[in-house]
Amino acid sequence: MLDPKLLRTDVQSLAAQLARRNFDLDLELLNSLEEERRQAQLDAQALQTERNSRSKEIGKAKASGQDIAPLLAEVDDLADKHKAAEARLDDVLAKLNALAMEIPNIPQPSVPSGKDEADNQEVSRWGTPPIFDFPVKDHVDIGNGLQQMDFEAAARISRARFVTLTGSLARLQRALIQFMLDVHTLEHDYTETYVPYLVNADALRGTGQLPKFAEDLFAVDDGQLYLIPTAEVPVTNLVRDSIQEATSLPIKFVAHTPCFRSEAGSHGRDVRGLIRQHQFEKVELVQMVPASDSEAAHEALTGHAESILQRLELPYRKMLLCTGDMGFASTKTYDLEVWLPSQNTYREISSCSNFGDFQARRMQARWRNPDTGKPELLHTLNGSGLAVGRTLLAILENFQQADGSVRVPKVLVPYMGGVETLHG
RNA sequence: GGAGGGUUGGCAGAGCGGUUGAAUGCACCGGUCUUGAAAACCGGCAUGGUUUAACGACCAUCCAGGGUUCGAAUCCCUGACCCUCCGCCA
Repeated sequence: MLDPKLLRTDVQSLAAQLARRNFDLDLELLNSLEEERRQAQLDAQALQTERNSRSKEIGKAKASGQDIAPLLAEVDDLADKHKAAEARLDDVLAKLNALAMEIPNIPQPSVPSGKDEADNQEVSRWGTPPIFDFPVKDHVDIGNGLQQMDFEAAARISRARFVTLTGSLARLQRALIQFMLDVHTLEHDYTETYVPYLVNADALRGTGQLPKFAEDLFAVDDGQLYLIPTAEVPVTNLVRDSIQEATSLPIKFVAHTPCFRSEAGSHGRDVRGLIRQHQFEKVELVQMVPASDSEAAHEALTGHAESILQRLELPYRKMLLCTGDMGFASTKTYDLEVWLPSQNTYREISSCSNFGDFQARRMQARWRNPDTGKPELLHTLNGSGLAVGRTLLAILENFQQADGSVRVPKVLVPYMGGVETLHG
């Protein structure tokens, strides 16, 4: 959520910046609520002051043995008035808060204005899409050929948008997870974490999934808990309600978790294959840094994700998302898109975002600035490093061979017990 | 599932319903002393908000939400979380 001060003072420029991401800030509503809030707060405070001083007088009078009955008569209706004023204030604050929670983050100046993904800017490309001298199969056909990937079996066990992997494909997925965690912990200095896969609503509000995006989540236990849609939620919330020492920054966490998404609203999209599943594995990078470091950290974190693609020899391009395609809580997002031969195009495999202080404000995640001695909000960032299901898919398609077998990327061979090729 | 105990500032830990935003200790910051350090001594040290040009003034916060009261950290109710014992269990 945004700094409430912005909502009070600089609404015009705020509205202009939010208009860039096609968000229509209701200035009229905001201003009238704000005026109402100010008045209600002043009233409530004045009554509070009076009550406090009157009560103190009564206390003193009683202590010195005076008759307090007349004093009590004077304050007879004060409590009722105060309660009414408080109720009015609470009501306005609740409305303002509800409004504030639905306002997205402000895009950084370097983010291009745009409507949807068509307006995203390509920043760079790495690798060359492979050329095949045989008919290219998609990963579903390759998996079927290997007899190690079964969507029908998964649907019988669960429902559509689930998969089962067996044998060397299941192992390849595990190898990818190990490999990614090893690179990020050993070379990029992230701390490995293990976190809950079921989280409460506060945690989801902290990272911005709630209140706006409840329909994308799977709820459990009468809505008391939710399956995580990404490790971002539990990992970022590790610093909730805390004040970090400057010496412990930057905080860099990496976690492998399954992710669960209801995919409400994407019926009919990517129905075939691994691209869009209700359950998938992901290795997630999360950083918490001082405000002054977050832009550099964003570039570095994106580089860490890119490094995985490069080591796996997967061609990709790096996209700077336009204002219209960015997530709710983000100030700036790079998407990494991997080459998929079967679709003859690039598809998202990682999304790396800088959230500024937006999530930290909701979580009350702070650090103590030694220069001022005061707590300041952290900046939070995260990125997939990488989405494992989609990485598996990309390997199958980019490394497929004419006989239906699949070559294992060199860096993964040690993680596959020396196996260099997957056969049926 | 059953029975008990608990939740107070960065930490530990006091707190008869009335000037307690909260004793005390530790930690931390500044100073005195010292060649330097330690010790000792002195002082400072929560967060958020309203208002103000500023100094300041005021308000809120002792797990959360209700209630009683002129007045609640303190009394009552509900909930969350933590701990102990019993039962069950990977």
